[in-house]
Amino acid sequence: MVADLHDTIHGRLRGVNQRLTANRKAIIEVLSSAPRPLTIPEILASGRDLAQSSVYRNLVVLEQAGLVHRIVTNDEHSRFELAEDLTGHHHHLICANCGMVEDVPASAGLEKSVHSATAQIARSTGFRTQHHRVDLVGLCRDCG
Amino acid sequence: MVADLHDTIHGRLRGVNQRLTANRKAIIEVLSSAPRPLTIPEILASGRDLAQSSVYRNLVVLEQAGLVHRIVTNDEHSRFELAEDLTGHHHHLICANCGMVEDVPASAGLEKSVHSATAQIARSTGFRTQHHRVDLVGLCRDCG
DNA sequence: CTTTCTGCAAACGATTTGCAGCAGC
DNA sequence: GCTGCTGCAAATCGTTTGCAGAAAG
Repeated sequence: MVADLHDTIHGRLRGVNQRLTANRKAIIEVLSSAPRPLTIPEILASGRDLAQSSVYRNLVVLEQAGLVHRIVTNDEHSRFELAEDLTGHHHHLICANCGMVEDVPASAGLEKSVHSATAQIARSTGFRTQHHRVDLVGLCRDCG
Repeated sequence: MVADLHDTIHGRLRGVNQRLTANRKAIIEVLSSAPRPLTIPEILASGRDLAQSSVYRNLVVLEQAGLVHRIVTNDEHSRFELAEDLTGHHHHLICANCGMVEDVPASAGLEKSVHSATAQIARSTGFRTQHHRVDLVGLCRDCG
């Protein structure tokens, strides 16, 4: 984990009056070294000897601190990844067969279209968009 | 409920070897008369005297038949709506504060961008997209 | 030193399931 | 009439919570 990431984490936790603990560091490290969002069983299986309840509690805290983002799919477990401002904006490929979730970078053209659609919706409905989510659902290479 | 919708429902249920029952008709009617995806408590509260377990079971069947689509949010309950080929393609506005979900029609420009991004991803990753989901998360008029 | 976090185990609550009787076709 | 659906109540399982001791600041 690079130093400035460490500082960012510490700062954001302080921002919501939370401490930087060994467990929280460990969770962030596990997430930051994964190429895709992880479920809680996957985090528990990462060999860091974390208690299940602590992982659940800490993910709530990290989410409130804006460090971690929760992705809910039709799968049995929620998935977690580092917040986009730490990793870069991306979208998700979701396999309808095996539940796999993979990150893909957002293309500039698509982003532009989404933003103009967002602006249009704000005008017509008063909805104030904070962020968006684009998921492509289909079959991954293994299941296709 | 119009006649051809009724026939479509009957046909798709037959397609997965399922019967068209009074409960299933009732659920479809409730969903088709709502302007937004409904939770199971909302469906149960619709005054049609449905048993909770039957609603859960039938929504699974209707989803497999391709008649109903399940939306999972961070909210405590899943939400259900009629399949898009019965209602028209649309996206969702999700209120980060109160959990409300509202339908918005998909703009042509945005769709075009999503499709070209999809094609690009198929070429580079082998992922075969079946459909996509665009959610705008922010504050609804009431919570903003 | 004080406050917050941790781990354990028990509680919670949305969803699923077993079973006996009823309904679609 | 046979097969599959329904409703009830009990079971399941991901997630949350109470509590006493350990760690952050």
